[in-house]
Amino acid sequence: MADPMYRRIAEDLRRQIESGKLAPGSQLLTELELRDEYEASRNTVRDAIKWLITRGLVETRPGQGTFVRLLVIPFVTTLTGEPETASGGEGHTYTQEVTATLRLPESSPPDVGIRPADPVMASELQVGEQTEVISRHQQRLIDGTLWSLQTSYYPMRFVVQGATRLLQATDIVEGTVAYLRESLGLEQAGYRDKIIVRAPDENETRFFKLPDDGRVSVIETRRTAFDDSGTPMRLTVSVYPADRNQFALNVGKVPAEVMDPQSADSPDESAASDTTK
Amino acid sequence: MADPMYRRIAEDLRRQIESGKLAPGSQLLTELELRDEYEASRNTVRDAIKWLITRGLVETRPGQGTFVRLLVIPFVTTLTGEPETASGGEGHTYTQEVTATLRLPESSPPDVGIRPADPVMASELQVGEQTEVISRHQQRLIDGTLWSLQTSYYPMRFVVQGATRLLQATDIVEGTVAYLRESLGLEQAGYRDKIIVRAPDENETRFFKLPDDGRVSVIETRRTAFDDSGTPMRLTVSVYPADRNQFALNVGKVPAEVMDPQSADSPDESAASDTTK
DNA sequence: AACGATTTGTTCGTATGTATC
DNA sequence: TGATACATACGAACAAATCGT
Repeated sequence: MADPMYRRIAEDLRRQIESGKLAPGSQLLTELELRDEYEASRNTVRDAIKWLITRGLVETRPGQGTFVRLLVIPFVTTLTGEPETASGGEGHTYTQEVTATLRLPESSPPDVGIRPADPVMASELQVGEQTEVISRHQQRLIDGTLWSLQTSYYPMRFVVQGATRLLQATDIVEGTVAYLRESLGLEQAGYRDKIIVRAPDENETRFFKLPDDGRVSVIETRRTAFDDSGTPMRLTVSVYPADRNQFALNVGKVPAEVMDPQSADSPDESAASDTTK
Repeated sequence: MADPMYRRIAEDLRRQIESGKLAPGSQLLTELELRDEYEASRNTVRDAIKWLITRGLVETRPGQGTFVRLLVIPFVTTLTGEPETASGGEGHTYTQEVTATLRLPESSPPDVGIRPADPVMASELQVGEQTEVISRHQQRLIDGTLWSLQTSYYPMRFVVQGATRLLQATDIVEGTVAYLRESLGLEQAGYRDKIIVRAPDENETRFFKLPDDGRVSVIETRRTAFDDSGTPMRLTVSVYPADRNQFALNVGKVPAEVMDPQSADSPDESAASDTTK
């Protein structure tokens, strides 16, 4: 009896949801009905619902009601190329991976521009802060919903050296890695990724249609690509909503992944967390 | 005047925090004082504070007050070994990496047991569900605070074949990768990592002392290691609180990382999110 | 197109509980 | 122990969104 009332109501509803008694997509009783059901005040019921919202179990729609959230099938992005393959070649893996999972990918036309380097860009590309760099921005959708935002930055010197298509707002179908090799003889020798989980900013919240309470975080990957001399030649910053994306990477000799539509997501309650057994 | 009052109060406080007018660690006015300050009710002020809490900007301490949160220096885990090195050898990289960044690492003694395989374990280790597997669980601390929980699972056949130390609750100092090579002649040829961001469960919330509102998510990595024949030999599930961990990976030929104590964390507001320029 | 019914969202006031110093 | 500060809970009123008539 230690737990506060709103908590007990929330736990009770959570049990009903996780047991399947309340199916995904189904509507909960209204706040007034729950008030009678639990003999609490409407505000207390609302506190319980807020608790469920923060945990991603339900969502409210003004004027309609409260609903059990549908679960989404996460999309997996593989961060490494084929292990035994020569380095590089991660250009057009996106559509490959997506179509392989029978889903419909789209990319917006690139949004190209020149902008001064912020601290992250300057540090990764090893240029001075405020130095102008080329930026190429794209949005990626799967099955019609927004999946990621991606911006690549290149040093300005590439354009001077002849890679003029970097500044054109058209897709470089063969991939910029191949384009830079053909146009400048620049070989991508490897890359370093940094993976960061953080709260979405306002743009991202709007763009991905995330709940505006900052509950869903985004995953930001920063890929710095290097040429053979170890000079950074590209920085690609990608932002993925954490509720519909997963990542994978292969190191060394790894067998092909077996397709199983499981081990996917939330009702996990397993694995490494058995601290208090 | 479109925004609700609690929102306007929250935004105002957010501005003060982000501009540095309210320094990290400093105390906000009390709810009663803020009520007078903004000429709202205490409940409305509390709604504003809740909004700031879910965004990780402030924290409340019962009996004390509301405080601007301190930012923590994230710890970076590199998921790949040295690129040009032969595969394998990721055994004791943990202490290496931590000490390299001048921080104090600790590992709890392993918590060893036998347990039936859950769906994830069964799928990754390619054993039947409910089959018994060996589990070795460890906690990792840095500078005295909890950084990660880790559990490795091995098929039972390894013990029968002679790797009996897997079942002893003592540290295998040379690393289990080396131990399995020495005792069974088993060579780890590669591994596959899956990276998932999800809400913490109750154990994890307690253990990492996370705010109990599920705002901070955890990063779960599942590493499946394979021998030369492509047979899975180990599954390691690690759970990291997302607010103090980052990940990195190197592919191909990559220069040594330059040490710069920047480009770290939250007040980012940069990069790929320029959707609405 | 307008209206009313329903449902969630916001705001207020108030009282009492619990944690900290 | 008392004072202070946040936490929980109740009741009430009106606003805003949605849907069917």
